[in-house]
Order: sequence, then structure tokens, then C-alpha cells
Amino acid sequence: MDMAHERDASSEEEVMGGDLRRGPWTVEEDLLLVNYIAAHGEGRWNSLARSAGLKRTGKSCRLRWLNYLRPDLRRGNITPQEQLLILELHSRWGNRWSKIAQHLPGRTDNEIKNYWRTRVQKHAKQLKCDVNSQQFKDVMRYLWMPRLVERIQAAAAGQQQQQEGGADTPPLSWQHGGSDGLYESPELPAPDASCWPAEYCAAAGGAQSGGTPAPELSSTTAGSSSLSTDSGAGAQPSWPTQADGAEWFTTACDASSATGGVAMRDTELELAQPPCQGGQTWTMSESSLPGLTFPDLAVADFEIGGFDVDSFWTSMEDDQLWCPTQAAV
DNA sequence: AAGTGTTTCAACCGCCCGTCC
DNA sequence: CGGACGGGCGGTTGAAACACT
Repeated sequence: MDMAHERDASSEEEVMGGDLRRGPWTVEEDLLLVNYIAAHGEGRWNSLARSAGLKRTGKSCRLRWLNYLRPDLRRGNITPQEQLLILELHSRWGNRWSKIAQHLPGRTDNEIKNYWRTRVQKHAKQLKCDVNSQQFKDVMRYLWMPRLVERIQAAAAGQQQQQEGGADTPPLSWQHGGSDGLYESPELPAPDASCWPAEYCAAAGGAQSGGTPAPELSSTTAGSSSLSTDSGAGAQPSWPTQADGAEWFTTACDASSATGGVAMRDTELELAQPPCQGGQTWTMSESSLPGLTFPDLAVADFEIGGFDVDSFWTSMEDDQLWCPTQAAV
């Protein structure tokens, strides 16, 4: 409503004395925000902005913190496991980005939303169908997701082989998760060089433990890419092992098995019907792919309008949509 | 090397909801 | 009970980065 907007705008302006900054954040602003939160924690964002000496709206501060400065953020490519989960959860909940993000530790709703809009919708466009159409949902469920699982399995097998061979391979971005629950919710680490750039943790009084070298900071877009070390140099939340990927995913989709942590426990989910189409059941049982059985379908088995499957796969490959993200090198 | 088109993503907008007084 | 306020969410925008010619 306009009224609501006017109210919002006026209250914000009152709070900030009508002298609001907009646009890209500067390093100085980031520091103010990070320091303030490190010292006082999060609170009411409007008063936080004022107390921290930021000429920003509370909303702006909140957004900057949640989407960019939070130390437990994962950055870099969306892994196949994460893609799989996003596809699955989106099929259940639609554009409930924040809800989906709750199940992807370290990922923000904004990031997932962007991923969906730029990658998934791109492929729907290539298929000349709407991303919300049954046609595209079928493509995702019966072609895309099974292929993702295969890729995950293949990557896991390859990694296992290399480990058995004693090869000194860079670790995949998946790390071993906790023993209880699906995965542990990411701990909020103290600010140090492994999660914040040197400038930040120095100013915040954190220890620089010789972790990941801090990336260069650029001041203008305040870090749009500046804080990013592309592969998620931030504190990594605990994740299931690569080898457990499919099994973990299966478990993750089984709301009843979830306990504690950032587990998939959700009454809505429990009430939700399994998103299976055309009488095909996407069973969550054993098979050659541990934990997952996808129906052995050919394109003709379900109604996908006329599109070129080969070109679909080609576009996927070109997009490197399948490649598991390697950890920082 | 320069120009142009495309993609990505941080930031903002508009609306809504819950809480407080 | 109703208005004010704070905060959360989904959608949109625009600039930077990147790719291509």
C-alpha cells in the first residue's frame, strides 16, 4: 500500500534525520556495521544504524549484514547438491526463498533467488516454456534432478578412488557434517581472517590466524566481489560428505527424520504431498544410487512439449551447471 | 583494442505481518 | 481495539563484470 510505503519512508527518514545514504556500501560503512554488531550484536536495525553512526536505513543495514557481511556466509558456486536441494524445495514451496535458504546453510535468500532467476529460468527460456509450467517441472524432476544425482555420485566415486589411491586432491566443498541431524547449523565464528578480510577482522579486533589470505578490498561497490573469494573462503558450515550427498538429500527431504539444528522440520512440509507427477513415484529408497530411485523414464513417458532434449543437455553442460565446486585453491 | 551484448548479483522497492503501546 | 513501528519477504533494478564480435 502507498500508505504503508509513506509510513515506512517517513519513519526511516525521521530515524536517520533525513540524511540517508543509498547505493553501494563503502568499506568504512561495512566496518562500522561489522564492528558494531561484533560489539553489541544484532538488535533493532533502525536504532542499530543510528548508534553505529551509519547514515543508512535499518533495512539497508539488515540487508547488508544478512546478504554480505555475515561471517557464516558461503560464497561461490552453487554445488550440485545445493542445486538439487533448491530444485526440490522450490518444487514444494515455490518462490519462498527465505524458507528455501533456511535449508542451505550459509546461502542467502537473495543468492538463491538470483540463482533461480539467472540459471533455472534461463533453461526454461531455452526450452521455450514457463518456469512454473508443468512441462518444465517435469523436465526438472525427471531429467535435471536425476542427472544431478548421477553427477554427485560420480564425483563422489571419483573422489573416493583418488583418496584410495592416496592422491593429494583438493577437497570438494562439502565437508563432513555433524553426527546428529542432517547437518549442523553453522556456528557463528569469531571474526578472523578465515571469514572476514584482514581489514575487517583487524578493525574488529579479531585474530588473524593465518587462514585464507584476505582478498583485495575495493571500495566502490564495497565489495560486490571484493569480499568474495569465489569458493567460499568464509567459515564453512558443516556439510555432509560428498559421498553422502544423495543419502543426505534423501534424508533432508524426509521431514520426519529430521531432528534439531537446521533440519528439515516443517509442519508445512509434513503436510505436503510428495511432488510426484503422473503417477510416478520418486521413491526415496535404495537403488544403485544410494538412497534415491528415480523412475526410469524416457522423455516420451511424460508430457513435455516439443523441445530438443539434446540441446537442453548441451546448454546444461555449457553452463557447467554440473561441476562440483572445488574448494579454495 | 574497442564496441556491444549478456550475465550476475548487490541493493532497493513495495508490501505485508507481527508486536507494542 | 487500532494505530505506529520494526522487520521480513518476494520482486525488481541497475551497475559491474564478463563474453563475444
